[in-house]
Amino acid sequence: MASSAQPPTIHDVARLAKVSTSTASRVLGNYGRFSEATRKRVLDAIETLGYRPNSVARSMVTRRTDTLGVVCADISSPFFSGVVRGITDEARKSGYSILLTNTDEDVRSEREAVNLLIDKQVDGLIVATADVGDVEHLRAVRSHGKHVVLFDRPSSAVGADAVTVDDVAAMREAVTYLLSHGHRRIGILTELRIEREADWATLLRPGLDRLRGEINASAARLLGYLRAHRDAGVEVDPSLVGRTGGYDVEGAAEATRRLLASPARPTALVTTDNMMTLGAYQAVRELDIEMPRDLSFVGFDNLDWTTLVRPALTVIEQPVHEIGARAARKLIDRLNGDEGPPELIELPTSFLVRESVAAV
Amino acid sequence: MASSAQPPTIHDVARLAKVSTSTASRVLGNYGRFSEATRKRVLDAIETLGYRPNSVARSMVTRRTDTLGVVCADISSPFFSGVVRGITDEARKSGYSILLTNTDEDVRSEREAVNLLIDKQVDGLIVATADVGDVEHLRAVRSHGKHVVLFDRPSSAVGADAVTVDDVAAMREAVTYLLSHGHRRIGILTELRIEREADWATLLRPGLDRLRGEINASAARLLGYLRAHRDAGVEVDPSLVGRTGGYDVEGAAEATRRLLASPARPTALVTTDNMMTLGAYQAVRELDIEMPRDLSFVGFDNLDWTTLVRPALTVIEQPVHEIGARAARKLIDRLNGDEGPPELIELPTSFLVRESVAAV
DNA sequence: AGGCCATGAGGGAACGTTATCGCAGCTTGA
DNA sequence: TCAAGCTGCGATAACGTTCCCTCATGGCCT
Repeated sequence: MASSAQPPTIHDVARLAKVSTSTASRVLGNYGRFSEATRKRVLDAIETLGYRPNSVARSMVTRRTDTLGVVCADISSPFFSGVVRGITDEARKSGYSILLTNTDEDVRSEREAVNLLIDKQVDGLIVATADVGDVEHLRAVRSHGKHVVLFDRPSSAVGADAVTVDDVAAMREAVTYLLSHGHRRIGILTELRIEREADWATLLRPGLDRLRGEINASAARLLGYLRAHRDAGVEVDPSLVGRTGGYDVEGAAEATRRLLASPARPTALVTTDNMMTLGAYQAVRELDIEMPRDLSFVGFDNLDWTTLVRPALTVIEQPVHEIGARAARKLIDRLNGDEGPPELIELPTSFLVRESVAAV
Repeated sequence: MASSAQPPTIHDVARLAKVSTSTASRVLGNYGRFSEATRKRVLDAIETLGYRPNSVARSMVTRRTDTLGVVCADISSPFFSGVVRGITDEARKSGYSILLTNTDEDVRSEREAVNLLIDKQVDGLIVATADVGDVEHLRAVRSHGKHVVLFDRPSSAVGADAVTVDDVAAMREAVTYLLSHGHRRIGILTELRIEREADWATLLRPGLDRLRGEINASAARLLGYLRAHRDAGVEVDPSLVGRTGGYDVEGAAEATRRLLASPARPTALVTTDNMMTLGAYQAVRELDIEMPRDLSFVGFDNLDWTTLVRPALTVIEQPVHEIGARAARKLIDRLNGDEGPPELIELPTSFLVRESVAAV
């Protein structure tokens, strides 16, 4: 085992086929001219040597690696793993591989990851940036001519394509649904990690409209929540906004407990992503609140357990796999010369009505 | 945007610093000799040019890519995404990146994936092989001196390290628990995709012992089930083995329905992985069977929803993240020259008793 | 004062490809 | 019969690194 013989190179092939490396390369790449006879000789040599071209060497000269860099927060989350699956499926169709990195929503890790991927000469980047307001590193990548596609968190500052769902509309629909069921105190669980967004009340100020692409997905979802209230003419009690420090389940559970312990506790709860959904639901479970009688619940992301619990959860579904597939597709199109201004691809969400919402 | 200027090379750095590329390379790599003055000049040049070494070119000469290839069935499954997270975490610590591929449990895809990764010159491979009996391609990789670490499905035929859990013991413990609660008709949900394993009764034959490393994880788990019965002197009714064609949730649900529709239906159900757990639980839910009164249930994998449903599910937990981390660690150790025969790392499982099992 | 050695730095080959260019030798047509 | 074109192939220069070797310089010891 572990025979130390180096694998055959194209020179070995050429020697065996009694041609020059140029000729061998030509039949391999199927370009230029060569006779049928030499083609066969080269192919035979390849066969008998078990020759496989060295992609690294090839990349040196072609200046492409046929590899896409993916930067996500945490591959073990159902959202990201679903998206990444979509990315790999689409990428593979076009002969691209995936180099994967996690950031845990940390901008510094993200910068490191991006640098690493660029150093490895990936042909393009697909990234869910940790902070749409801190994207200088992504702008830099773009300005060097590398293509970037964002997902989940579009940021117009990057000047890159992005694929997301219409977060505002999705959440607005859900909250409107809740409001139409008579709920007036609707709690929302959201992670506003970014300091400048923590003061979410200011989101209300600038028209509540037109600031897409400047805020993170969770802030956009909160915005949808606010707009639904505004549309219905219902005042929002700031204490109903359960803000968690970071993207973690325990934080969401904790915030939910606080929300539900308040004297004027909400009659309905809505969450802004899969972590929040899980944490919030856990907390509700612990408290032994009967759902939907004593509390209505709308989750974010159609996680597979949401149909398993009783009552089954009404949720906002994102087309997870498709988000990834479309992002990869767009990136590859760009690599193939697709020009034009950055495109914002907004995929539709589905509001799946199940059993966790009741009229108050 | 998209300035077409090529990024600076080490030659540019050398020119600006007024040294030779050799010298520039030396300070970059911090080897050989150079004066403090030139060190500073080179570093300054790097700084002002924003030079970043091209990993591809470096790989050409160093013959390493600092990249590990990962071959799994489906990154979107909670098991694999958890393992891959463990892999990336550990790999990153040592400066390795991850090239990710999915096989959907298809041996042909697996071969393609392995070839691709080898062509891309990954330093080593971490793979959950689709079929422990069809591993010629992995043997070949090993025999060319590339290191491979298997996970979830060890196969002694590969001659590679492997990290798994003790599937037999894990399942034996669970089933013994069920038996001790008086259950005599315990259904098991398992995917025996591989034809030669479909005739599982033959697993009983060869001693029921000593064939670790020759069978897939699910077969090993079935084996644990059989051994527990043998230990307790309880005969196994072959009709209690719910075999699904492939690794899919719907197949598991279907098999569960069949099992539960039988006149002499099982009083307990045990599953062999997360897909089976989900599918089986779905079917049980649909049938509105009261758990654990009318049916006891032991799931495989501590999925986060298993504590959310009522009753909470008693499960066999695998240390998912650690499986990945240990696999990566072992591979990196090998790359660092760790010699010795292939090691089989068996991580402990935990049997988490919750509320889904009752005495009959 | 002369020889030696340590120090610092440059030259250049190599890694395995791709692809441009030029050049024989042959065919073709006027 | 000879120019022109075409066909098939080889030489060779990249691509951006690393690192081995060689060499000049200067200081120190005897």
